[in-house]
Amino acid sequence: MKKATIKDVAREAGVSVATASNALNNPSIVRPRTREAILEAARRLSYVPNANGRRLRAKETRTIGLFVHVMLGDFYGSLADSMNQVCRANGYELHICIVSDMESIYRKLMDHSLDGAVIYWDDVDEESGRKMIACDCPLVFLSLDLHGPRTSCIRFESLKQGRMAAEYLYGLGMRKFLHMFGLPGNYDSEKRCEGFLQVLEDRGIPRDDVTLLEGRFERAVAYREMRRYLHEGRPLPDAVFAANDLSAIGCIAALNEMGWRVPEDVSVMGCDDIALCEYFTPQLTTIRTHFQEIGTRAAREVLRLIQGEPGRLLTQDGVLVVRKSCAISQKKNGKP
Amino acid sequence: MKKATIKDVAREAGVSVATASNALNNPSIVRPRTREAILEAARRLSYVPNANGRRLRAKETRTIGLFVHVMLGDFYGSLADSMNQVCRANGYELHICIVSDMESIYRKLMDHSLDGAVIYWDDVDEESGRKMIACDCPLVFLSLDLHGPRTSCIRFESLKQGRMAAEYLYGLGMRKFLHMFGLPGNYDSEKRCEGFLQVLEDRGIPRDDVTLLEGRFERAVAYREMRRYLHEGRPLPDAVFAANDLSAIGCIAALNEMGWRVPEDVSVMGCDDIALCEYFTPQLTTIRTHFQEIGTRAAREVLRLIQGEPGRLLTQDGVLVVRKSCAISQKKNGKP
DNA sequence: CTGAAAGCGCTTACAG
DNA sequence: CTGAAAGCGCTTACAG
Repeated sequence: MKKATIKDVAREAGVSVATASNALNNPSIVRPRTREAILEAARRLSYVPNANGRRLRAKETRTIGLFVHVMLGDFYGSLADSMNQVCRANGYELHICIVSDMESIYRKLMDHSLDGAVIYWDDVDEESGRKMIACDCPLVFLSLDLHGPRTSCIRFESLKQGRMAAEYLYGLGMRKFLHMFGLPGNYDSEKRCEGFLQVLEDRGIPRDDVTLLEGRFERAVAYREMRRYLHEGRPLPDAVFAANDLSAIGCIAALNEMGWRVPEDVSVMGCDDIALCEYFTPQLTTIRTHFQEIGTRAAREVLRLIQGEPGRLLTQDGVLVVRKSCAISQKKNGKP
Repeated sequence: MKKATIKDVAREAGVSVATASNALNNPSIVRPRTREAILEAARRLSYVPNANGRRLRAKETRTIGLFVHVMLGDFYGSLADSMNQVCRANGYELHICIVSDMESIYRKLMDHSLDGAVIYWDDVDEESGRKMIACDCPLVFLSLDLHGPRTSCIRFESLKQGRMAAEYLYGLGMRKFLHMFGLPGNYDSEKRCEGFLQVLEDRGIPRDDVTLLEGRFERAVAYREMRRYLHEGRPLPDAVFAANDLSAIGCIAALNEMGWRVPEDVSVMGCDDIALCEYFTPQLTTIRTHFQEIGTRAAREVLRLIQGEPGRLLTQDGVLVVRKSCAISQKKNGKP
């Protein structure tokens, strides 16, 4: 069966298309009796407006984009769900785009499909950043340092988070560290690492007593790296700080496999506070980055920019959540 | 700066819009020299076609929709990522829509935004199903029993999976069972439960020796239900079969909290085989449902329907993955 | 091989 | 309050 157009509705109701359109979008300006007749006709014909016609003419899509390179993982799922809630509540649709290159983002930003977008993307080079900002589509970058008149960014306080981790572990008496680094070039990775090292340096820990491995934020990679490290017979650290919870879990799996207990033999700490932390054994000590809130804030921020407000920089604080995966160092307690 | 339209490109290249359009979409029918001039003009003007104009006219969007009610969780993330891969590889975009009611799906199916869609939705009532099928937009339902001329469905073999779980646990010597049920009305929940009970009945297990709790596929709910059950002083089962891995993990958390060891005191088995199973302690015995493949198959199936092929029913097999969370029953070994 | 023209379905001034 | 008309940007027969 052919789908009804507004022309069909107008004919069915015996009015012009202009009036039909007004009855549907601007009900207050059409006489109640006429309006009812039109609405009734629309119902009878199962009329649903053609979104392409509407968008082409109205130059507005009431759609917000979310660009990510992958959807698997608590972080992305939360981000999408929370953004979606804010969008719906404000009469916008969320359009999630999983893309693998910046050119695709750029084209989508240019093709009039979106009124605004949130972009979560590692290492946007300067030229691409400029191009995207020049689209003059309201933009919110996550975890990146780009802003402009119609562009905001929201950053995790990753430097602080790294510092918090180091301070906590040092306070527990730890002196030999391993940091399961995230992804090179990733803003949060670099900052977490930088903050972590800063504090240890201030406390006088020799640089040789801090090992860096690259876990790429992935459980499997962290597991493999940790396993290789232990297999090489390198010294067991007092404490491990992983760039995210998933890689902390990978570390623990490798440690357990080699017969080490967490936290009795080694303390391990994550970052993010995904739901699993509480259910994992041992319950994971971590830094809660409130990543669920990022989606809410990001969506509100795009809406704000669409409203014409200027771009700005926002930050998202973290907080230490102490559970069971770190213990007071035996060494501090007097034992060797 | 104003975005260039095809008119601008045509003027810049000194040709008509028809020729400009052809150079862009149908390069072979325009003379190489002309084509080059047009492409060059498009480049100079940073021309990106207006998707709304194109879709309105061409009556084709090259976009496939995925409808889900939530994105958080390994299942949805995998589904989206794998569908996305297939879509991109075939020149389609994936448009993920997180929606909370079937009316939103229906409207989206009707508004000409999509060439086809995959719908993962619990308990679609008959009327809604009919309405959606009548949109005559190629549709693939996941985990549901709807099909038609342009509608396919892919189902997990959930009945078989429930049977496999029961057979395995019974074979281990288990005689008292607890099933952490999923979601009432959900096809897979009902079938897993049905299959599980079928086998136990065949083996002569009295119905009173099988407890059912409702975990709603959620870790937190399963944890709470299991905890309540144990707190009420009800008897510890020999084995727990949970409707998914997440709720199995919730069960284990509750059991551990009450001092019971898995698998020494109770065996626990999940379903799905999410990545975590391998890293969890104890490593989770489960039924691998190959849920990652569902996305790939679903995307291919929509593409097939768009090509004009008829709708059909597909199924996805499961396979037992034995890890560490189930052990041979002590009772079978002769101890009481 | 190229261009003039029609038209996809809609909204939006504007005239009455 | 209602309708005739223009036009958003594009593609697609069709004529030349």
